[in-house]
Amino acid sequence: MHQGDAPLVTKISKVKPIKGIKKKRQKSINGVLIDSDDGSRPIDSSQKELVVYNPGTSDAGQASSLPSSRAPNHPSRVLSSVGAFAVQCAACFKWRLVPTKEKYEEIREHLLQDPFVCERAQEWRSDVSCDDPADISQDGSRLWAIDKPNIAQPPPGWERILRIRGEGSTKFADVYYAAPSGKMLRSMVEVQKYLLEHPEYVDQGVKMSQFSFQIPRPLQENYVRKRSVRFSNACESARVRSSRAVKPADVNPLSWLGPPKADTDLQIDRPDPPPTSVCDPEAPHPWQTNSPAAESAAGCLSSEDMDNNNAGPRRGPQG
DNA sequence: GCCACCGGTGGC
DNA sequence: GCCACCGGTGGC
Repeated sequence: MHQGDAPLVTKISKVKPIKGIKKKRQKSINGVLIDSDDGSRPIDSSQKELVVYNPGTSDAGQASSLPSSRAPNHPSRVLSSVGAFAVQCAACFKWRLVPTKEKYEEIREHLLQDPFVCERAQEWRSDVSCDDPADISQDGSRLWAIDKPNIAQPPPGWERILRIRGEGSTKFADVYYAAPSGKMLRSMVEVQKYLLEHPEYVDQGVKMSQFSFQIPRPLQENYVRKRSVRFSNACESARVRSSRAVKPADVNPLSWLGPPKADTDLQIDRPDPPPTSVCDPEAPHPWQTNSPAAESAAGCLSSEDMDNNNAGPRRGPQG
């Protein structure tokens, strides 16, 4: 691919059931981090990636600022699905753990225009460089997922929450935005409605373009169940062909990230135009193409425990 | 009753 | 086939 392009990777840890937590929910947090090779090579020829980070895991550093409004009396009812955040150096392809979700989001926001290199990790780790060993490798002990680059950071006081679903679900993950009030929003439509009902946020500068419900793709093949085909036994074969997990060769640069469809009708704001100039316009697009690419991603599961993340926001989507 | 999670589906 | 959206529901 092209230097300067970079997919993100989300690494999710498997979560062990925790007493007192709803069984049903634990299931979907079973992250499992997987990956495709030893991590010494880029997922794609010149990609750096981001992995996700769990504040509870020691190797990933400290969780930082989560709105306190969100930690409240909800003792670990909600677990974070993300195990750690990491980004792959565009120069040496080594993985660097990113200490906080906020830093991760900051890097991700401009990843295409501003590719990550090890030196940047000096922001949180002195003297680190490409000469140092990777912080983490794709050793099969975790579930890895390719995140999308150039997703705007959430507005101040808001939180973007990624929840990984259990293996075999019809969908890999869900994104929610938690408003400062704790209200959970699960689509652009809901965000728009909320902003219309709370113009104060618009006054504060909150824009629709600061929201993205794009979810990462799992590196593990078949993590996501194919939509069943009714009235036909094509179902099984469809399954075998697999859900489209991201594979190494699939991780092509994202040349642009279009606005969510729902945004088109929104009045409040329009996303900025995609940064098309950054990448080779002819480059395939991992998140949006169906390029058949390599089928080789290995899928090792692990059962790495993790702590609760910040107890997520409490309310969500109204049904 | 609440709400986190899951599945279905329509539009593309 | 993918994905945004949202309704249903089971565990609490």
